Amino acid sequence: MKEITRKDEIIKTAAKLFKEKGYSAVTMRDLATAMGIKAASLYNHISSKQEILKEIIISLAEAFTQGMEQIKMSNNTCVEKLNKIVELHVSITSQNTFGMASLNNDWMHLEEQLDYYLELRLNYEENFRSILKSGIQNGEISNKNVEVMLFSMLSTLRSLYIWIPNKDAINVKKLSAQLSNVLIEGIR
Amino acid sequence: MKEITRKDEIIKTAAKLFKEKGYSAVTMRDLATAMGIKAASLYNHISSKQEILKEIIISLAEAFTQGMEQIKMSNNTCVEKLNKIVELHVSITSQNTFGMASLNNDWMHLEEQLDYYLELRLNYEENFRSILKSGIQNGEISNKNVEVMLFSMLSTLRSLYIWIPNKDAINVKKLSAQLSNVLIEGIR
DNA sequence: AAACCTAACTAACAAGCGTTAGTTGGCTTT
DNA sequence: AAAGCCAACTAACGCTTGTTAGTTAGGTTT
Repeated sequence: MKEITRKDEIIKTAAKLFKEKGYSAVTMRDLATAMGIKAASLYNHISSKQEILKEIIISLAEAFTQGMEQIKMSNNTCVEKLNKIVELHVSITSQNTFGMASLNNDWMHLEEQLDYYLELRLNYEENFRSILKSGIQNGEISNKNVEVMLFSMLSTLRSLYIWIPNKDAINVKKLSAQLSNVLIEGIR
Repeated sequence: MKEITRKDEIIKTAAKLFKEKGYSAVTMRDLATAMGIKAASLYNHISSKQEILKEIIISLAEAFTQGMEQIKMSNNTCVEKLNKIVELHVSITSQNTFGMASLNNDWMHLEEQLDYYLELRLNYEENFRSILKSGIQNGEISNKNVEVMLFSMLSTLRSLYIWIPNKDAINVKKLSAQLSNVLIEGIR
């Protein structure tokens, strides 16, 4: 169950290239060269370029959905839930910075799975928004514009893939704590 | 000096398409169709696809550089300077959300001008970092990890192009104030 | 030894790419 | 009326794209 297949290697290499140039600018010949084989040989392992993108994005989107579901169901305070969300992003992103680039930049090139992806994303954002609203209602969070808060936090968390690889030897817990602190308490 | 040329219209239309699909996925035939003409006709106004990207990105990058230079030279407090930076981003982005998408997502497809762009960006970030550091030194800003603060603010400001078009009739001053408040004071 | 599977290969395809050359009709300036 | 310019056109170019068909060498299973 744990073995790495040739298909996995192709997907991983593809994610790396997609991060650098984007899905559309990476050709199957680019990918083959990076793998040290010919383009036609890729098709022994994958059915199409599109399938690669789907594998990268959907598995990540489902991981976020699952993580959010657990946070939602826990009986933590709202601020603690926000901390957990930050940790979820740092954790997933640090394990797959390449894939996260595709998730953020190439989702619109999904074909069959585009609607499914958008559904997952909308659901995720709605859960995020609910936590913020609850926090305002019970006084944990200050009464500011919810959309501004949601946008600000999500923007930062979604950009982690750009920033994390530059950090050497990431400590997920420590980075999450620093990030939560800045996002929640501000910088003043 | 104020007249809109055919070239300007092409660049504007291109920016719109680039935002939706990215530079690489937009063909000259796509662009021509959107303009209601044939692909070859585009070349009466522009010299290459690459030139379009350059025009979009470099003009925006230079606007940010110029704005930052003015903020840097002013004698405001550091927090006031941060407010001005937020306002700079909101202002430029609200005037050209399409172009900002290219700036953020397609800069790596610049050819001749790539190094120049990277230089401008590095310089911008360095000025931003300096303001934060000064603020910490004189006690205006809390003594947290500078890179985390810089990353968080920049991520949010760079994502504005995704978010602003969804808002109806943007009030730059008001939105900037709300955003600054969340970014600087936090959400607690 | 025979059969099978894996993972590579060569060769080729039709479609689409950015771009160039040369032309044309209409408007503006001489 | 002549000349020049603008902004479109048709036709075509050489190249690249994702993908398919058919083949082959080596390792494993029967």
